[in-house]
Amino acid sequence: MKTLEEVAQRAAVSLATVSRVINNQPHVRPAIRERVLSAIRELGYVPNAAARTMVTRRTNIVGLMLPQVTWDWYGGDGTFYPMLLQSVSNACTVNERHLLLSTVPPGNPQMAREVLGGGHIDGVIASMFASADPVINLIATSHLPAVLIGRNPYYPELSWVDVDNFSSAQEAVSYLVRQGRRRIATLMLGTEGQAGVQRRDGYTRALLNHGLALDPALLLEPSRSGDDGYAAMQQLLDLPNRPDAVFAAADGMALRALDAIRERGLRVPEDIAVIGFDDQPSASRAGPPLTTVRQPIMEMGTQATALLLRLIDAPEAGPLHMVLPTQLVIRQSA
Amino acid sequence: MKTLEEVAQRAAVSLATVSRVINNQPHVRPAIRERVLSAIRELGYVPNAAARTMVTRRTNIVGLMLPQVTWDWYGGDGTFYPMLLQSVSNACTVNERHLLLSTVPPGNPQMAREVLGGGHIDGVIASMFASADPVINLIATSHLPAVLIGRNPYYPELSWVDVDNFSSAQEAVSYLVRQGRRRIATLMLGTEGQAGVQRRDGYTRALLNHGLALDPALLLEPSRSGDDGYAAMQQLLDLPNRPDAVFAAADGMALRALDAIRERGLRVPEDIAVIGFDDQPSASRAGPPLTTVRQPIMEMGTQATALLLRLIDAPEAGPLHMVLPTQLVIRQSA
DNA sequence: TTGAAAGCGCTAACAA
DNA sequence: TTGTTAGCGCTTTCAA
Repeated sequence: MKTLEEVAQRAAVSLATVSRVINNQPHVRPAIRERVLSAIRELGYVPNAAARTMVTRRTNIVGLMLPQVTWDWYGGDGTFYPMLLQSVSNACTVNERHLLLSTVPPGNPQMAREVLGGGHIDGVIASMFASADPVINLIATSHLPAVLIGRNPYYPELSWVDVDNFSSAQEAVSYLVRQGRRRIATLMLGTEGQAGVQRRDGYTRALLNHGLALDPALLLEPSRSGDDGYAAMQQLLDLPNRPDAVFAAADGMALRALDAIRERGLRVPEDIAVIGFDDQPSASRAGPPLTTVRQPIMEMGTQATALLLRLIDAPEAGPLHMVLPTQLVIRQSA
Repeated sequence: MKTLEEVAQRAAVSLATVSRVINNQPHVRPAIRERVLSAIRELGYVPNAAARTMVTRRTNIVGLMLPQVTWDWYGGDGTFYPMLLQSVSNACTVNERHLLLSTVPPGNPQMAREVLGGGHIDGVIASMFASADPVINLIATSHLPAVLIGRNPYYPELSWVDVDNFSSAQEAVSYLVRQGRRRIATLMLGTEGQAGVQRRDGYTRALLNHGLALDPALLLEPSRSGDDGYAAMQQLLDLPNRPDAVFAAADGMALRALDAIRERGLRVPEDIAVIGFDDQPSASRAGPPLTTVRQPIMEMGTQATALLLRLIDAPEAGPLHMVLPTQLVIRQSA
């Protein structure tokens, strides 16, 4: 690997001058600047990141912590993390930052601890299922600039980007009511995270608003992976008084519900209307195409990165919060 | 941030001793080791990565370069990169390495150049569409330990992990012939990469083996993104002498082909048999469930990481090559 | 406008 | 077994 010194020698100047040229600092005569630039080009010199970091305390690396990349997300596409990752990666490239990705295995935050404490990164973006995930605590105590995807009730000092899950769910369920539905079930997310809590509460609030009865038999919480949504829908269909609509808090569950309904020979939306959440790619190709709440996933990643870069430059400006709009995409399932 | 020196002070020993403890070196009295360990724990000390890297010339970071994470891969799931990423990430965690992810925008390899030249990483895994992608050249000239996903005809000095695309395609098409198909079309991948070339050649070889005619009208190359596979299938159906089987080199294309066939009121597999490639999650949920060639994507990521770690420890051991087995998964579309 | 030199936190060679 | 010390490659005063 080439060093500053070799460049300096070749250009017949001092280390300091080469450093100035590299960092686009003033006070270098144009002729000399040119000479240095040529030397750099000829040598194929690239500054050593570690050495730079030692003195500047900057890495130009953004950390991203996820439970995983791929996921059998409620039996659906599981495109949430890939899209988030893609958008954060894009934003990093645009802003000339590198991206250090940590998928944190449950119960083993050792690598995460090292990333957070070892000066690897200038700041971190994290998206975890549970509000109480130990990784969030590590982040909070690291005092690194940080932005969460999804608000967190336990760490008000942390910045976040989120959608309004409460209102979005409320809007979706209200839409069902306006379509004449009176017995509306919900397939819930786990409530370890705020998304699950707020979508459930939005559902409840919509029923309350319209004076509809709250039937606990109509609230089901399928497990996150696998085709549990299918079994849950069957359970709903087996009810003596089956629902005429379902609000599924994830597209995967909605798709599995569609399967279960179709198998019973029931029609969607005539017999049962179905609404999903996320608008994953497969939603529009479902039979029938799924009405769903679209989350601006890519935008969340982009904005999270933007907030983080602001925090890195001005930590005292935090905590920063941003709520991005969702959109009810009406197709044919409701 | 805490430093070695603070730990040394607190434990009342020298820097060297603390360093020895951290790096699990011998020649430290157990009692002293304990004292140092306590100091580390009490201080919450984590070694500074940049400082370590400066002297050891090791980063413990693996680079991964991809065109992107999400992709509308021939109108399909596009789970290839997310799965690859997941498996590499897992393997890194298991081997106590961090992962630096670079999605390289077409025509802008600047960040990649910096990663490769700046001492950011100990080695790199890359998966590009085109064998002649400039990034591959950057990698080859960086002299960093590197492993490609997919063999490369231009850089024999590079290590790779791959499947046998030629034989896999040949096997799939031979299966169609054994099922009595005589007029077999193929929806090809782009041929800028070896996967596309070899799947096409395997298709051709199977026809040759069975003495079947090669009809250029039966070779179509849909574009990588979007629903082009749908239009391609329509084109095949419009042929005066339409095919009785289709070998699609990507599941996405196969799925779109299924759509086009269904719309014409034709039956699969009775009228036209369809085979895909990849076995993406949606393949098994298609109507009818797709017969396809399963690629061990996660295994490729795992093995690529393993090879890379070997190369990092012993660069002269390379180039290393590994061919992983595929499997023809027979479902109902053929 | 340029250069000399200190020092970032750590490891490793060498001395004790 | 433990400690002292010389750098690793760079940026950043400070002096010239």
